[in-house]
Amino acid sequence: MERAPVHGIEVFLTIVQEGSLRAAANVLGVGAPAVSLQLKALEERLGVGLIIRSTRSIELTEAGRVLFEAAGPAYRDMIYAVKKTREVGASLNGTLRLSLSRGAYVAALAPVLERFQADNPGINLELSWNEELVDINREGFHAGIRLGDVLSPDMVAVRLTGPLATVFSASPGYLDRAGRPEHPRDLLEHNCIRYKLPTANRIADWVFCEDGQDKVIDPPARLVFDHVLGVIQAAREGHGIGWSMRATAEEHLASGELEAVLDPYARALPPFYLYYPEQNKRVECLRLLIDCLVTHRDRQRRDGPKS
Amino acid sequence: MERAPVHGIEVFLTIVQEGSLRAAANVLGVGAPAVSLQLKALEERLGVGLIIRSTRSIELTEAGRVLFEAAGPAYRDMIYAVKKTREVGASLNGTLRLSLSRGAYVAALAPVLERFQADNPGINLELSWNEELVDINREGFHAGIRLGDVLSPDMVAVRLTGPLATVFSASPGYLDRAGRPEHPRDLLEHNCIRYKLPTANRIADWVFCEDGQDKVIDPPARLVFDHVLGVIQAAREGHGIGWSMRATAEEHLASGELEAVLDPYARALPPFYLYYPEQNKRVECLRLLIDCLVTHRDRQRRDGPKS
DNA sequence: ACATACTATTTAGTAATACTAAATAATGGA
DNA sequence: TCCATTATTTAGTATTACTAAATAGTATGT
Repeated sequence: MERAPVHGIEVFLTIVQEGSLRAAANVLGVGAPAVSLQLKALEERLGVGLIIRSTRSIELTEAGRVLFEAAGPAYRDMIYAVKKTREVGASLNGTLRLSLSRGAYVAALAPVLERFQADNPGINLELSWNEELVDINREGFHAGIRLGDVLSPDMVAVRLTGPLATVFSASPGYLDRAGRPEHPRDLLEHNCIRYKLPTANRIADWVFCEDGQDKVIDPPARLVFDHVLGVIQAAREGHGIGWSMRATAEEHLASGELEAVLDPYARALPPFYLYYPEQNKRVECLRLLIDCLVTHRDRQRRDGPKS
Repeated sequence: MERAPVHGIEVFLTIVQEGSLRAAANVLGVGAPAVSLQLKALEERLGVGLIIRSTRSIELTEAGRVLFEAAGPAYRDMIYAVKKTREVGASLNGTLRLSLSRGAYVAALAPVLERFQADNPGINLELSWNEELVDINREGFHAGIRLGDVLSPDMVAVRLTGPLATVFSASPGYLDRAGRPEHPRDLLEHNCIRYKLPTANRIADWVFCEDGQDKVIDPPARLVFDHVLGVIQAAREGHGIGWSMRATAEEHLASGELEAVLDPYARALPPFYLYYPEQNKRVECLRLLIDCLVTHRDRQRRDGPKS
């Protein structure tokens, strides 16, 4: 790298400001010879003398004056830039931008939101609620929350929940009409309301669990949504059987609008994870959020797992 | 010096501008690992990630964007400052400011002035014509020309002339009236026109030479000037005997207005020197002037010493 | 999907640089 | 003149920067 052009200018500026090499050495926290040698090296690199020094005083040469007047303000600007950059990482104040799906919000973030906001009055949360898997960095997000099966391997991932229970469900009216499936293969004879991944642009596999093995089934996609709430909605309206996270359907199961079927075969989905690029690991706001989420996750497990 | 805060920023900025570590390495003239390590070290120092890098592309984190936007312009300013500073030393154009006495001008500079100006059309000369010995650097001069006996030891000195012949002289009318001294001690009985050093604020010794020895004499200072031309003027007007450089009085000696006395005792003064602070030794304009002056000095000696 | 071609990183070793302590030199003031 | 202070030189040491070689990761084309 052959010595950056600006190398040593800090020493020069400090000498001028302090008025002597010794004072500059004290300010910089080094011995006097270090300053002397650095200054000499700088003059050597620039090919011109900068400071006329006697043991009792210093004076700038013409070149020294030019450098001091031009580089001084620029150097201060750089110091300021560095300071601001540090603050991005160190600040306990600021805005944390997250990208997360509705399900992720409900299952992972919502339970701790109130406490987090109360504990961290300086941190604003900016939540982008979308189902697509976005490039969180390019879009200006600090982190995202997604299901574990869609994570990039180059992201740091923090598990936020246990595995997520799922449910096959339909309205009682539909089931009365079309019959209640006893085994997943019966689904092939049913109206199945499928979910299409918005980004991958393909219909999500239906996976069930039998004898401890995951098995894929592909019932006819008579009705497809790219949003989970659409699936639930259609199921409630009696259009067929949907497969969703249990938490998402829970309220309708409780009210009797939906009825669960095939429960022994309902496979758990991988947990939600918060993920972020390695380079954001020192953003203090993010660390605080993660602490909060993980604390909640661990308390959940102790008090009794929900999902 | 514990690593200047701005250290490594050049590497960071280059990476961002070039779009990859490898390209930055090429630009900086180092291997790829060097860049990688420097970037990592910078992130470590700032306590925050700056660039998210995969093998095919890079992206800035929020902190990286802050740093790039704030430090980029400041860094360019510093580069510019360094460039301007270099030019002070390297430029063959510009203004050279000299402090010199009238005698120095006549004896040392004037003979080469025309040639120097012709050879160096880019260099402007700014001459401060004063008898006082000024602090050339504090006053913004690059160099000065003075007699050898008043030089500070911390300046680089370049001899420009041989020893300077002096002359005791008076008007023929005065000498007819007061008599022609045969030996310096006769001066004690004469009106002597003395010279007072403007800076030192003391009357200059009269020194003569006898048997190879310098001897000081202190005739009554009936009439004192702080400018050599005053001494000459008064001598021409018949007010007494003056002591001056022979070159300064030459034209009046030739015209018969002045008549030399005590020539065997007239001591030569030390030569004129150009002097400048060590730190200006690389100012290219000054080197050119010195070359020109020294060339002339040596040609003078070969062709026949004048003084 | 697989190989290919690039790019980044790690590691270990080496070259270069920065710094210190101690001695020396220089300077302004009592 | 000496004293107090400051700068510089020198020699040695510690730190840092860099490279080469090996490894790992990723987008592109086939």
